[in-house]
Amino acid sequence: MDNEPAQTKDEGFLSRMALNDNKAGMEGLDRDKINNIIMESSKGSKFYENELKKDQQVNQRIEKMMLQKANITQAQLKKAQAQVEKMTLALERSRDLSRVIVHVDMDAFYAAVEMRDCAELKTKPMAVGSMSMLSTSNYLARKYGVRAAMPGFIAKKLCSDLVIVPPNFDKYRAVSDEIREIFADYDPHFLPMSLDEAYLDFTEHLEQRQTWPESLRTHRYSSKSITTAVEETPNPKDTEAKDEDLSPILFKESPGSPPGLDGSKGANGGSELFGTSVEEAVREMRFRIEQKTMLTASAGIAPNMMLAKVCSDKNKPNGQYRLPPTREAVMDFIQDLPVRKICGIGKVSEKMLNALEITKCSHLGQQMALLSLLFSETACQNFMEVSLGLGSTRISRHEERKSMSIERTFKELSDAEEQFSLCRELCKDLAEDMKKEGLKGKTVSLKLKNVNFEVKTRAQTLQCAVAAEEEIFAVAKDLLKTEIDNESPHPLKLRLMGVRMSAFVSSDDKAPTQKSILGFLKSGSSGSSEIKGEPSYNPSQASQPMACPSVQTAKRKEEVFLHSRKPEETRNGGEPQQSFFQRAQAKRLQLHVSSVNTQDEGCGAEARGISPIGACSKESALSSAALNKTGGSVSQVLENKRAAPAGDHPSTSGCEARPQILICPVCSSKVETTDLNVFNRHIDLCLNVASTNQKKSESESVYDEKKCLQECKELNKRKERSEAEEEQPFGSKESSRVCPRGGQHGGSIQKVFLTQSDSKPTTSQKCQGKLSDLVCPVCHLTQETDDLAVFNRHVDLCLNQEVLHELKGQTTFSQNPSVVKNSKNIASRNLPPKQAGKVKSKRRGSPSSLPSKKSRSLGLCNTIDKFLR
DNA sequence: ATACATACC
DNA sequence: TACTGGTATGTAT
Repeated sequence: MDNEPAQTKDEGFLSRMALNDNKAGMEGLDRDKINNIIMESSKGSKFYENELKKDQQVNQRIEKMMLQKANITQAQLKKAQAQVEKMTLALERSRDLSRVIVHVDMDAFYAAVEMRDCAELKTKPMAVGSMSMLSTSNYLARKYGVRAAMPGFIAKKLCSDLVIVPPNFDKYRAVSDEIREIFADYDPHFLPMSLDEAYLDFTEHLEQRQTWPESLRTHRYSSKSITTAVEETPNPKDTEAKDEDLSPILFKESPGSPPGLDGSKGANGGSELFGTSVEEAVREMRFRIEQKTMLTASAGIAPNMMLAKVCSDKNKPNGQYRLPPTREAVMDFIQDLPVRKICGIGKVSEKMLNALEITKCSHLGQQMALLSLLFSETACQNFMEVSLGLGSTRISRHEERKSMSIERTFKELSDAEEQFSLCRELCKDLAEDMKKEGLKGKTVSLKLKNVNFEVKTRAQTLQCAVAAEEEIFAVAKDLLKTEIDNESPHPLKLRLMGVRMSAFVSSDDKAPTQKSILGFLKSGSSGSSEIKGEPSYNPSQASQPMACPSVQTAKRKEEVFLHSRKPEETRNGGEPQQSFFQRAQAKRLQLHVSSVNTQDEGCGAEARGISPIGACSKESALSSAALNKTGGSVSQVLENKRAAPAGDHPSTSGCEARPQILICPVCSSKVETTDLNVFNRHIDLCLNVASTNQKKSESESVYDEKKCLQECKELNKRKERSEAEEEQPFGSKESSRVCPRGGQHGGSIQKVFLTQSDSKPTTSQKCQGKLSDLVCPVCHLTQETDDLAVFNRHVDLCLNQEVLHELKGQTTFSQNPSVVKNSKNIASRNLPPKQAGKVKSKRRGSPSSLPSKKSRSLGLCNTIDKFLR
């Protein structure tokens, strides 16, 4: 609301520590009093000291920036201004007001769920979390300044009556599934951002809706409607709550809210008719959410995601706001909007901008020339879009997760041995999670936070992707050891440790196996030649710069801009309007252009769900099943390694053209042979060496029990420069019998894919209920088992049936009809990678409709379809 | 490639 | 007593 620029250091620091009254439900509280309490509670703590330190760093950044600003000449500014104007024109021309984007957000989600399920809580200030940290508070608690991300013990000081309820993620997930089912009715491709939040593209729904009869727009009040629930509760206090409008269950209608909802209290068993307008459609969606879950949602309607997000906050709770799709309305809306309201501008960016006296979005537009001289290209691009009220007009899922991690906070831990065993624990849990998604990564990162809250990360990238506990631990342990050694003779005094895996081998790299399986079933021989001749494959793509993470992001920003002008000429770039940033970073822009080009091939149709249903993920499942039967990680490492270099399908996961070599999964060294028998003998040898070393080292040190693996890796480092060996193209017949002996050595290398043996739940809270709701990626039915072996058998069966069907000439994969009734499926199909990490069991086998933007995936789908014809 | 910082829920 | 955990991305080196 009130964003005074930081005048003194103290006030500046407040912006970091103090209450953030940006949130809904925080209006008109005694900010000073609250801030005093917060500061008093924090002062002197290690946390506070560290925050002070970080704040000073930010202040230095600002000082540096101000110095830069002082050195800017009028001439520079003028030139920049001209460029900005050009850029603005270009962006303006790209403005697309044709989409209807909706952002939905549940009101005080976790807290509301808990209140719904516990009458006692309905009248009390409460929060979900612990004494250490709160994740949400109800609106009653917000009156005291209690909010998300505030430690419980401070919240208690603000409000001694505060009831803190421990989180119940299973429950929230279940509710989330319910609301996602409703979302899917309005946009089957909706983008969930968290359990309680999603973006939807209503454009198509609204087109259809115009032709809908009233019957389709009529929705009944649920028998367990909110009013009923409140009235039925025996506790008389609940009636009070209702009267006071404070019941977070039945939020008072906000200004933007519909007529009707409120007036129909007594209409249990009745129904409500909704109109055909956007607002009516969104109102209807919120109505259905409320009837189904007894919880309320707020929504924002706007022509792009950035604006929709801001709009959903406008009439929170239990309200909605529509920003009309005209340039004028958008610019008006933006005018006085505090920059902090924009998603992506956090407290640091806000502070930096405030230092330049930029507090409102309109200031951004006015100061663009200055900003372009002080901030990075990416940041400027973003600022400029914000200042024009532009944002993404197409919602698309991020196709693949980029990292997976686990971290834990604990009381001071200084003993090295304990640190190592904790590290192993983390690696074990991470490996389990990786296994569930069939992931293998090349980069292992260790995160350490000491008792002074100082954070350190250390990373190492391996030659080939790993996934097993031992493999991860071998690296993490080393990283940890280095840090311990660096600190010695003092111990590391840790309060947090985390392990992260990244640089995953693309899931597409697993495709060749599946292809060859299908090919085998079809023709009785390798499918490689047919696949190689597949016309949809364009060999020139292989040499294009692939979408590195950074390039991909940059691409999104650039997309509107490039696309809107001359979509058919993106390759050429270099139009005058681009020159502004191009001059600054010509090289980077070129990357953008090619990446736009690459992406556009696969994106459009697929993102809207036109792609053949799940051919790609079916393949993943096939591969998993096959691996599950035939071998452990050895063969899977091989598959990945073999697949990547084949080059027939450029990998989007790596920018580098991967060499065609065979790499031993045990010692990670390159093996100079194309003969797989030779290669397998090498692996056997390595495994023997490994197990011998293991025995030896076990007596040497507790933490070196898997020293062998590490030794192998070090060996590999020395061998790194050994000559690369050309590999067979993927899909050659060997690939289906790669490493036939892998299984025999399962003792030293863990079976990678979905063994049930270690499915015991971990203590980590994110694992709650992780084994429920396994959904078969083939038939889409929820399997009522927690046993992954059982589940795997089911998937295998399904896959066999499916392949047989397809061979009979059914080119489209028809869903099992009974699937439709299974509510869990929609939700689980729609899980984005982020959520997938939280509901990991659901993601196994990557359900079919998860779109993959990659052109090569599409190519692959076509390939298989062709095959079967 | 690595380290660190920022941001979001 | 007590200030999270998971993921993505930007920036600097």
